[in-house]
Amino acid sequence: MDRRQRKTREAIFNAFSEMLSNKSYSRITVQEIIDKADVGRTTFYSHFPTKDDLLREMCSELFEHVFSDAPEAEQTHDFSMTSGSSKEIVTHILYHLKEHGRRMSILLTCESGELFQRYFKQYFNNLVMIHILNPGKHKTTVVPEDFLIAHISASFVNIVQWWLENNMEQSPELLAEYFEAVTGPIV
Amino acid sequence: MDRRQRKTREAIFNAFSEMLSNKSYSRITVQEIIDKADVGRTTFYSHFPTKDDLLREMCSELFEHVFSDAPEAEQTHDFSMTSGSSKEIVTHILYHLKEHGRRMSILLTCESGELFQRYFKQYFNNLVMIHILNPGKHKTTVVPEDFLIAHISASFVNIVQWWLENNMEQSPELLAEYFEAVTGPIV
DNA sequence: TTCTTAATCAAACACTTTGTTCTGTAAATA
DNA sequence: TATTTACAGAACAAAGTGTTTGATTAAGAA
Repeated sequence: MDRRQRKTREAIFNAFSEMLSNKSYSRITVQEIIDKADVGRTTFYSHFPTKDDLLREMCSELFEHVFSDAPEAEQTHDFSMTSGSSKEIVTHILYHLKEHGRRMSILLTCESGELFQRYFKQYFNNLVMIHILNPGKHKTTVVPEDFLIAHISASFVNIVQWWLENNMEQSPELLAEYFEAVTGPIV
Repeated sequence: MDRRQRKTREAIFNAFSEMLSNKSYSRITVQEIIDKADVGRTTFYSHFPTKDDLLREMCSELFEHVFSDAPEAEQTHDFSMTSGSSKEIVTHILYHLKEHGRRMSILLTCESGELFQRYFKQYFNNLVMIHILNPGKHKTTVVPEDFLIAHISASFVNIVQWWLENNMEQSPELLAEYFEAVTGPIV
């Protein structure tokens, strides 16, 4: 990728995420973004066809960092999941979230963050299926499995939102305990 | 309220909610709304200063119907909440939701429905505090109470969304059981 | 270094959307 | 009936969108 492209891309990302903390997504105009990022109008549209694409790509890039080196099931010693190891994974992700705290915070709490939340749940769904839910274990449960997955993902997004609203005062370990406290009895 | 006002208001509500099933909120223009509702431009703006106000007022009106005659704590015989009575309340609300299914479905699943979801949780938070959470009972729990309330509300919204995505095939009673299954062990 | 490619910029463009303001008309209520 | 009050229609400025043009300028390869 061309150095100029990277530079432009980053400038737009920075300008955009900064603006999201002050203004709602829908009220931010392309004009304002290119003014703050100091790039030409043509340049912006050559990078991102629409404003939605800009948000989408910014989310993707962020998630790749957050979920990238989450411990894989193959790498753990025991194949049968214990609550301890799924807690580890949650803690791990929460640490990554804290690293990218500012931008995450902006995206998760900003008005019109529903697109972001959708992507977030989507990414987390895989982890829930692989790591947290023990496949085959819950066949006999009263609730359908797809509902259970959706419930746990939504609970995770919710806990992160609550965390961000409290300025991330609690430690990732404590958060993971909260998460286990409300989802543990189910899985 | 003037008969003409009511008529105009309803016409706009109907046009708007119909359009939300086809188009995303952000892409719907005032021009399209007034064309479909067949009202003048001036009229629209005299009713709703912005498009956001339109959505907000439509939500409020809907919620008042859904949450209106939910059984009050004062009307129940026992003041100490049992899981049975909270289940009753949930079932009751779900029945109301099913009545208004079409419009609820549109609002909860449409893109840019985050405002709606926020209002929904807001309304439900009160019920959680009064009916579902037994005040004083959870002081010793490991999780903070405000987190618990947020978690339960989010779980309820989530269950309703899942329900709508499945075309409301399940009965309200079964849904209430699911809800109890995932939140019951906590409260 | 030099050459070639590709990204950027500035300006202007047609177009859509927004929200306001005007005046005349029709319907509600007292 | 008389008097409010809501509505319609049209025109309006202001702002935003997405595209086109041609000229610069920087990057990467020879």
